[in-house]
Amino acid sequence: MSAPAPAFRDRVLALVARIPEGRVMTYGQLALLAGQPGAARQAGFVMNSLMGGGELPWQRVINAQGRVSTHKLGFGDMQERLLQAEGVVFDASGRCDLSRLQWWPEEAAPSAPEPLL
DNA sequence: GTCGTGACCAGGC
DNA sequence: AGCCTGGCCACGA
Repeated sequence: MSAPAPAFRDRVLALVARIPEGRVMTYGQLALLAGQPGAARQAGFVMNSLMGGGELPWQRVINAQGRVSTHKLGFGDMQERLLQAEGVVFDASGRCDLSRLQWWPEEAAPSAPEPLL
């Protein structure tokens, strides 16, 4: 394809759009699947650009600590509420069980022998 | 083209 | 348990 590879931003958004209800993904994970391991901050920067605007389930994106990183932005409470509405349970520390809720696309399953296409 | 910034991550105290 | 530091890479002006 002579067309340039999709921007990191679009790549992340595509992944977020595929997160099923009741599941979550971490920023580092999005960056990894987007082809830029270590670019977790950028994944967050991409979400910040959306600012909750659009049909994208940005609420399902949380940090590696299993906690929402939007508290200081002002709408973190809304994110937790939306996730709780999907069945996600947060403990007293505001953290959820990533080992159970973290979702991986089939083409990038952690157990898959092939890393990416 | 360069600089600064950020919804992070991991390690150490 | 919580708090601080350094490092990482892409996007906007």
